[in-house]
Amino acid sequence: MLEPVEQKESGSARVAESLAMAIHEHRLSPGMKLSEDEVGEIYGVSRTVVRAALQQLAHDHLVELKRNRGAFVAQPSIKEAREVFEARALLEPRTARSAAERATPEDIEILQNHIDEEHAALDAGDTGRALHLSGMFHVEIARIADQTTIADFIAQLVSRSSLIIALYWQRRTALCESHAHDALLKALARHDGAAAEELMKHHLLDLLTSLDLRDQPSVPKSLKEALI
Amino acid sequence: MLEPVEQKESGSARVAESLAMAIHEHRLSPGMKLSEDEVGEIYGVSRTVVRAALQQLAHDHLVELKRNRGAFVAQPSIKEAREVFEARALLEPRTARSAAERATPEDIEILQNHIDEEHAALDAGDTGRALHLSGMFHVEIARIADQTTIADFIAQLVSRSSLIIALYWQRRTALCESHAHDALLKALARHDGAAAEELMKHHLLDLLTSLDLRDQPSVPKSLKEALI
DNA sequence: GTCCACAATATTGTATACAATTATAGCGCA
DNA sequence: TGCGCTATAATTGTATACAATATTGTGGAC
Repeated sequence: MLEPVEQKESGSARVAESLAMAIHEHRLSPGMKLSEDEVGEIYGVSRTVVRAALQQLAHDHLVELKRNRGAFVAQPSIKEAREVFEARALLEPRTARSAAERATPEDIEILQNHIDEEHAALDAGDTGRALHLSGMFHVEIARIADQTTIADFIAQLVSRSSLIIALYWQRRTALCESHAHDALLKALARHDGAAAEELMKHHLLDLLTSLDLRDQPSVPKSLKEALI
Repeated sequence: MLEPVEQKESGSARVAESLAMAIHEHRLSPGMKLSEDEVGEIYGVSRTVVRAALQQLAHDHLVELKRNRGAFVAQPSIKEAREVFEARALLEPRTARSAAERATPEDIEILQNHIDEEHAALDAGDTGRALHLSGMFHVEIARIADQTTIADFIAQLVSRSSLIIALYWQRRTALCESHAHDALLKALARHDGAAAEELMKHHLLDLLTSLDLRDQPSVPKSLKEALI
């Protein structure tokens, strides 16, 4: 009985994961209300487990809980958007350097797959999924660096970045990301830590400057179809 | 009706805060079981709110939830201990620099009060409270830097550091911290960002090297008296 | 026609009840 | 005596019921 114990994930974890995915892929828009009854009915669980899921998402700043008013998909402010990218700027470049020093051929292959899937999703017109995969690329790098704690932080920041992009992305800059990821992958593959750190730093700056952090946003929409 | 709305904190928030404080002050030891019934009876609330509190603490890595087995005060591994301090090393020095550039006289006064309280707690022999205040000093610096997101991360890392100290602190090094905090405060007061960054960096290194991260620990104990 | 007060409705916050899983103790057997 | 099995007890996972709060709709006064 020495198997890895595989914690069969609880109902709330499943609901939280599904809602998070929907937010990452922009099927749930910032500001949308997540009624406990409604969500519970969709997933066929009671409000108890929905509440647990919503609390978990609230802790990740993906939803905002307003007392006696309910849960809403978070709408990061401009200040919060800047803060998220400041935090990423502190964490990710150095982590990319560590990843470059440790990356195995298997790691490189996994990252290459991520990029390929991302391109495929883009070609299929599924920009939501492409965005999600693009974020996963960053998280995977932290995992390669063997820094679980930092990886958790980056995962949260990437999630929040997804909401920030939903709110502040200016459409004119197209899909410049992919190439940045390609260059990063190459630096990782040749264990060039300095280059990886520098590339990541500029990649994050590019991302930040591609946002329009001047005016204020909004726009909810309907719920059930977004979750199917 | 433009008052700041003061969200009267929910029951679970109160329980979580109290439990977190008990952990910070080392009144709850790593590995101790937190039975839902028992905790609920202590605070006079139902298991529903206890569960919410425990989930929140689990998300901060202060307690570990084992499926169908209950909640336990977390026992960070040696690897996790190193990771926590690596993350702090990435976040805190730069944040201290920002804080030095922004600190107002009021901020300095608040920090000075923290230090004074910390010394008072030490003189009163309340090392648990002293340790908690020592951690709050770090969080306060992030708040001064006006980086809420990073401050949240640092708060979590400081919490986890408290558990790490409970497990791996080697008693022979006494209370070297206080002076480091004094020096930091002086750098902040004269807006010397470079010095603040350097001092924080070395302070964290000192902290890390004062730990014994070689062998493995344990030891639970009773619960109710720890919470009064 | 607009605004305010109050009632009706809906939603969340909490407690309790039941089901599922795990831990424990007792018993039989080698 | 020691090991393993079973039955019991204890604890957590989930669902439901009730209480508290916020939102919405209605009616009336100005």
